[in-house]
Amino acid sequence: MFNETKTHEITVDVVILTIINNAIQVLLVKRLNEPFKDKWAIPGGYVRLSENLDQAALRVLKERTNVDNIYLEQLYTFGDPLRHPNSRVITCAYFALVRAEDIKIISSPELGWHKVSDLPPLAFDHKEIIQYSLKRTRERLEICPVAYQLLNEKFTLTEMQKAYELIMDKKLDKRNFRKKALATEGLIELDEYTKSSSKRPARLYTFESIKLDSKRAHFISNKKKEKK
Amino acid sequence: MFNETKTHEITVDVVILTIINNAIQVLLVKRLNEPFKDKWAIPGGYVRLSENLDQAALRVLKERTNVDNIYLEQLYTFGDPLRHPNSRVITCAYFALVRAEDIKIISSPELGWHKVSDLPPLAFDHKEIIQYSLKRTRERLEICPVAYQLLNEKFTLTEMQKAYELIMDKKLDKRNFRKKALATEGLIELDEYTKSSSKRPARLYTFESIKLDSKRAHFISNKKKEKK
DNA sequence: ATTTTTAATATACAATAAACATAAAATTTT
DNA sequence: AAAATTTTATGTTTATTGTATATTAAAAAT
Repeated sequence: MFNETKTHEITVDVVILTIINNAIQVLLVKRLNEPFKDKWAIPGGYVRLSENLDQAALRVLKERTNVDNIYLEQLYTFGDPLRHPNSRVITCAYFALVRAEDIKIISSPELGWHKVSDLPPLAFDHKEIIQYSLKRTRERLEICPVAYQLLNEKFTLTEMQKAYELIMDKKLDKRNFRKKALATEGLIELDEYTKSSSKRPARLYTFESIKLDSKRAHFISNKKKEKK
Repeated sequence: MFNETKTHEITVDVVILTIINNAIQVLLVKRLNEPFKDKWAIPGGYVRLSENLDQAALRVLKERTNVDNIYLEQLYTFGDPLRHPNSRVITCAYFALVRAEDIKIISSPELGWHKVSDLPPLAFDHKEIIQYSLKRTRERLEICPVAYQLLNEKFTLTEMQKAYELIMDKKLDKRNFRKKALATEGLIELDEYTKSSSKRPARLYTFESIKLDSKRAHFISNKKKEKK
C-alpha cells in the first residue's frame, strides 16, 4: 500500500547564529552531492520516527556544534512543492542563538561560519530561511533580551550594545542603552572587569536566566547550577 | 524502496476563529471514525503533492467555510511522535480569523461553532493547538489591529472594543480605547449609523486594508474593489 | 607628563499610556 | 407627554516611558 500522503519527506533545518568578529555569522555546510552540489546549506536532517521536531533540531545542532547552552526556537515550516528540485521535501526550520566561546568547530572547506551580510551561494530556499531567522531574532529582541545568548557568558555592556546594534541594524545611543540595559531583569553586575585588553577596564555582567515562551522558544542548558 | 523518512504523514490543521454571541468561537468537526471517534477536532487534511502549505490550509478552510475574506497565518508545526496514536502524523497548524457574517455554515451534529472558553472533548493535541492560536492572536493584536477580521465589515467602536476585550481577556477603558482606535491607520469613519437596534445609534466604521508581515501572515481576499 | 582611547554617568524634553465623569440621543416605561 | 433607562460620545490631568545630548574617569601609549 502506498498513498500520496506518504510521499512527502520531512526534514529539520537549523539556522545557527553567533557573533564573531563583530558580525552576525551563520554556520553553513557545503553540499557534496547534487542537487546544489558545491553550494552552501543550513545544517539539517530527516526527522526520525522516534523523535519530535525539537529533538530532531537539537540532534542536528549537537551533531554540528556539540553545544549545550543555546537558544532554540521553531522558526517556520517551508513547504513549497518546488523548493527541492527532485522530491517533495517539507522542512521545519529552527534557529539557534549560540555563543562563539561554547563552540569548537573544526572549520574546514565543508563547514564554517559566514557573515549573514555576505552570504555565499546557497542551496534550496536557504537564503530566505536565513533572512527570516534574522527578522525573527529582531522581533524577539524587541520583547526580551535574547541577544545575550550570542555573547560570552560574561560580557561588557559595550559588547551587549554592539550585539543589539548588529541585530537591529542601527546605531543606539550609549547612555539610553545602558540605562535600559541596567534595568533589565536578570542582568547581574559582577565585581569583575576586563583586563589585559586595551584602555580603561569595563565592568563585566552576566545573565542569571531567562523566561521564555514555553511553546515557541526553548532554552536548552546543561550548565551546572552554581553552588549556593 | 521504502525508507524511514517516508513514513511520516503530514497534514495541515486550521483553527478557525470568529466572534458569535459576544464570545470567541472555534469551528470544530466531530470525528466519525477511530481514533478519537466522537471527539471534536480542528478541520484538517493531508497536504497534497501539488500544493504548498498555505494552499493546503486555504483548501481546508474553503472546504469547510467557503470564505474568501480571511486572515490566515501559519501557527506552529506539531510533531510529537505520540500525538497520533496509530501513525506518525506531523501537522502544520494554521489559524484563521473570519467574519461570522461571511460564513454560511450548515450547523449540524458533526460541524459547528464552540466557545473557546467552553470546549468539548477534543481529539489529539487539538486543545493545545487552539490555546496556542489564542495566544498568537493576542500577540498579533498587540502589534496590529487584526481584531477587525473577526468583526463585520462595518462595525461600531463598541463592537471593536468588545473584540479586543475578548481577545486580550481584560476590560479596557472606553475613552482611552476610542482615542487609540481613532488614531489607527486604515480605520475609516463612515457616515452611517446603526439603526433598528436599541438606544442611541452608533457610528459605523470600516477598515480599508491592512499591512501584514508577508512571511508569517497572509491576508487573503477576493473582495472586489469598490468602484472609485 | 601628555595624548589617546574606551568606560561611565544625569538631566531636560517629548511622546505615550493611564486614570477618570458627564452630557447627548434614542428607546422604554409610566 | 414626561420621566427613566440605556447606549454613544467626548477631554484633561497625571504618570510613565522614550529620546536627545556632553563631560569626566581610568587606563594605555607615546
